[in-house]
Amino acid sequence: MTSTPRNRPAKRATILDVAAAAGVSRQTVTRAMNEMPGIRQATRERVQELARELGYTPSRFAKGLVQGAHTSVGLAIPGLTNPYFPAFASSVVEMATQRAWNVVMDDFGHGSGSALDAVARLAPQVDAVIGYLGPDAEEAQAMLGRRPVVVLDEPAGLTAGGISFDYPYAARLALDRLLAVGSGRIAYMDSVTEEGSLTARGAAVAGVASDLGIDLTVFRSEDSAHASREAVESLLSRHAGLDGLLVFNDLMAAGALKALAGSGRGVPDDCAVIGMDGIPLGELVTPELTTLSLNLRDVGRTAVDLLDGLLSGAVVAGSAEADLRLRHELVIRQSA
Amino acid sequence: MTSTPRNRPAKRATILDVAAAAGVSRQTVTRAMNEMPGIRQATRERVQELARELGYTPSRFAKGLVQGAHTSVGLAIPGLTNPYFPAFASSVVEMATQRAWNVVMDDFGHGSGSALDAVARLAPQVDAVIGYLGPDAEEAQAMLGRRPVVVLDEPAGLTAGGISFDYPYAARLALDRLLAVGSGRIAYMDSVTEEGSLTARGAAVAGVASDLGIDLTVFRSEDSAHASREAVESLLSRHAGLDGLLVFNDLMAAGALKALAGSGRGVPDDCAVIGMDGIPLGELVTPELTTLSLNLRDVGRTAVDLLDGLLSGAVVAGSAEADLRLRHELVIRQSA
DNA sequence: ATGAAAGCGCTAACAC
DNA sequence: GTGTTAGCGCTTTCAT
Repeated sequence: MTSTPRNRPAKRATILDVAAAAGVSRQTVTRAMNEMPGIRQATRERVQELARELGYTPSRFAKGLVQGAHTSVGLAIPGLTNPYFPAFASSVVEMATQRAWNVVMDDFGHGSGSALDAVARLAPQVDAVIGYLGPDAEEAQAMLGRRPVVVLDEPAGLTAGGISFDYPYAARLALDRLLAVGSGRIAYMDSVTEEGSLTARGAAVAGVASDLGIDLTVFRSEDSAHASREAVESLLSRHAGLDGLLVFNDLMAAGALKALAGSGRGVPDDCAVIGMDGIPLGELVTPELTTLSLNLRDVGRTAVDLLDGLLSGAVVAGSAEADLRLRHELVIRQSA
Repeated sequence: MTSTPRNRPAKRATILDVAAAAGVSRQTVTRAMNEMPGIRQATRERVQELARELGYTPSRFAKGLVQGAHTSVGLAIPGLTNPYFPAFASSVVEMATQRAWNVVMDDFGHGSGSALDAVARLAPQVDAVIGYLGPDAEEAQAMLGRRPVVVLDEPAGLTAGGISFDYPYAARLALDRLLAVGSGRIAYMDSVTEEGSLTARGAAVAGVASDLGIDLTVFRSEDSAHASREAVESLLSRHAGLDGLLVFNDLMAAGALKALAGSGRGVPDDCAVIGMDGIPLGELVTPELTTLSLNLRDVGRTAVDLLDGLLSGAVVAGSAEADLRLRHELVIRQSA
């Protein structure tokens, strides 16, 4: 067995190995690898060739240590299952890429626990975190110390920055629409929370409904199309006269559409339906979903811009400028 | 202005700053920060408190340099827009998290160029890459040197590992089904490629159709529901008698469903439709989509397991064990 | 065009 | 229980 000495390198080759092999100093290797001036073309090529043969890859740690490295941001989201989150993630990745940041993703949707676990995993790897952290946001900020956390769907509070949504405004838009298309017996389906209380969206909808003199039926479902479908089926058996439905998000609204169709009700004629989020899925279901739409690219851009400001010092953590609020837009399609 | 001296720290605090502030050695700081033994509780707390005040965060580079660091894998995917990719990404992230790996995501869907650009951005940051790299796979491997690349939907070739799909098998399943439900005039909608040739899926479908004596109509569309819808509308005007349609993926199939409904055709009665991928979207559209389904959690797990083997040396790069092939399963719902 | 020295911030190993 | 000494692998001076 006299084959190549290092088919499966036990230890990674270092710059010194390459330097030794080439019979030059390590600086020369650096110059060759990084396309720096002050080196003869022939030397450069010889070194590069040797580096390839040895399977040499500069250590990102050593490099980062000495150079101060590119910023890397952690993205913490509660699962990629609801299309909303990938859409958001996509825009964050896009914006981050433009700045030559890299994004480390952690999805705490599956068994992997809470938002806090995700942040704990991310903490040693990143310079900042953007995420849907819910009530864990402040503890996440504590975990990151001075490194900024930008929370979504939550006011900044003790975190460096926050982007929240104007739910009362959105609720008003939706409820007005439902009224306008003639709905009289309106229900709102909220997502379940750990504490059993209403979500921020739910609270806003309930508040506006009361202002409008609407006798709102509120019920809950897990955040999935399947669960939502069952919840609506069950609701329908109790409230047969339901003729207007506002739903926590579009994915759940899609499930609701299924339930309504299954019960023989026409949408929007027998019951109007409005979702929330504005994800592309809404255009693929039948009937197409009227929804409170968020421009997810804007949300992603806003988050990254805010983080950029925080990182550069242009925006002060916890200041009013760091606590943004975005609005939904009512996109009218077929379901209401 | 005699406020706190370091509201916006110009330079990050280092371990030495904390040590100096606490009047201890840096080793003691290390012990305090990392919950190591051999330190008095009081000292530990005092140091931690000081660290927090100074906003000290251990440099991940220095730490990585000295400790050999956790592996981090790059995930390169062509956009998060098609729900297929987030579903895949989600399972990769989940599996990676179980191994305490972290995943750096790069989405080259938007303006950010080709798969190769993504790999170039990832290269200095990661120990390996998993991705839908298409024809760029081998060049990506060259870019990474000895670090393994696992390509998806592509045989391994010159990359360390590959996971491909048995399209002839899948095509057979679908075409048999279409024949079984009585389709006689069958079309296949492929995705467009840069070279204008058929995709691997398209080639397999065409091959099997020819074996089966089917006179297959092949047409193309961009990979989006919208484009697909238009492509089908246009096809319908040319081939009014179409009664069976197999589609490149589920997202495009959803668009096809819209076109069919818009033309007044019933699915599956007037025209049966079969998609490919098995994403959850298929259950949300009307009628629910019959599809060639891939268990995406399996695909993700397989990719991560393979990478694990490659990284540990248990699997040899380029060997037969590193070139896996998975099969689709026909999930019969309503559309065919 | 190339090399030598210094040091980035941290932890492992061994003192004391 | 705490401090000291060595590096980890690289790039930045500053020589030569």
